[in-house]
Amino acid sequence: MSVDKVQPCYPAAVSDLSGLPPIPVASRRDVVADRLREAITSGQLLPGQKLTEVALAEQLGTSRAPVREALRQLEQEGLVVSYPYRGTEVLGVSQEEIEHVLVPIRISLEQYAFRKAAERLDADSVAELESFIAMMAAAAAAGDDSALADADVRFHDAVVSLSGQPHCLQIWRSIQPRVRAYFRRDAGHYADASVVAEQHRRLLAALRAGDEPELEAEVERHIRTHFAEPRGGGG
Amino acid sequence: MSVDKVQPCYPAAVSDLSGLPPIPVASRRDVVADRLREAITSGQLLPGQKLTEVALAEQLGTSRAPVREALRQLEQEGLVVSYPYRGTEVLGVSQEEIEHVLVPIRISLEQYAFRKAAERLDADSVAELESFIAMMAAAAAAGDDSALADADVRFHDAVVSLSGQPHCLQIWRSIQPRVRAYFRRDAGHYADASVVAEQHRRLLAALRAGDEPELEAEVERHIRTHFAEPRGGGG
DNA sequence: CACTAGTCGATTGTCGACAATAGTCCAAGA
DNA sequence: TCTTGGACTATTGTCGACAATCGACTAGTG
Repeated sequence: MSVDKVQPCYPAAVSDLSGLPPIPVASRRDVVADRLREAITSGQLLPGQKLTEVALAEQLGTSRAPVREALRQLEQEGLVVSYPYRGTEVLGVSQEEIEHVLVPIRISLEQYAFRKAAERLDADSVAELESFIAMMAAAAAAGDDSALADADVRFHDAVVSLSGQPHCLQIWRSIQPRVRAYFRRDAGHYADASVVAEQHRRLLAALRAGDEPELEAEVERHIRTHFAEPRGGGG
Repeated sequence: MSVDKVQPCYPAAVSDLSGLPPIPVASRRDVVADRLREAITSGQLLPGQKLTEVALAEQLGTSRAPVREALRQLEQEGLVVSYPYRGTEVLGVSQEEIEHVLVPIRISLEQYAFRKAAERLDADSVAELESFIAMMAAAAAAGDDSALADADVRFHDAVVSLSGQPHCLQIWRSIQPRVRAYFRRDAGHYADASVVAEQHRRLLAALRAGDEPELEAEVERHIRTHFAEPRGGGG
């Protein structure tokens, strides 16, 4: 009985994720989650890719404990799925679920969040949102789609945070990465990067005006323009 | 410096959860999660209640590892919230978030899930759903609101599972416990327990008929009757 | 040749101990 | 008296080792 010819039970696993600075102790769970999320939303890890805890732990220079917690976090965000005693793999999203599940939920959540945020908007928040819009403009000018998507996400995240509704925020944060992962898988993330900043200026204007029907309409229009076609945007 | 008079840094923590049979090894995470979820949705643990890992581990007769994982799971379901190095507490839901966030999402999810489930419905599934309806009738006759709510949840869970849409199911399962926890906090869970089984018979009939507009209307009507008033049902 | 039971390797699940952190209390000094 | 700095405690975060489980492979049996 030759040991050499024995095939491994499970396929190869895990592309290389190392090569970044070492992770400081005591915040490893979050850093691991961030790196894995980035690897998935950027397309470095594709759906079906097997992830094993030991391999990830070695590549990231930690023990299995933070990796396990990070995988649980990503499972919550719908980016991976794990089977007891058998491992974890990257989960894809179908175009149909994007269209019929995730985008409608995002619209519903953000309509409510924008309404609540409008009630609590203050000068500091406006300044923060304007800074994200400036980032978008800069990223679009530089042709940096990744930075553009980051600023896009941070703008929406800031608004939902501002709404002060904990469940709304928690659910939004579990929905958004899936949408981003889906659209990032295609090459060009934004059909027209130059208009993104302007669209968000309109959103901010509607937020400041505070007219509820108009605000809701603007939010829905914004999200639908982003996600109507198979290739929209990341945030 | 007397040690006796030193006050604990954090308030007392954790009502008693023990008193059930010991947990078999190798599925502890899930059992712990189930017990905690039950304690929260039944109102045994109230919002603001502090939960510490060691106390829970001792009461449930395990180590901290499964407790940690269970708490992460409950955090995903929005039942608890945890702060780094400071602990975990039971999270409440406002009536406003129930009305504007959770119920709309449930309607959207279930409308889609019922449509997809109608396409895949077979004899076995129908039999399973009918068995849940029988449980509802029996529970209502026995005046057992808890069993009624269980059967209610299992009916809907079975339909969403049958839809075969992984993200839809995952999100539904993270939404549903919050709704149940909210409504269970009041005394009477169902305004009129006797009609629940009949309502689900109508849902199943619509599912079998498979007419999409009528099915969607029935689903929305069903959920709204349940959750329109501050005291509706659990599933 | 099909079938069943047993073995083996890969992987996750669990445990106990230690490290790191945040908030509290107290004492010393202005 | 008010402030400020330093211990102290409760708690979570991380680690390495071991146990349990699953699927695949193998050998034996009809």
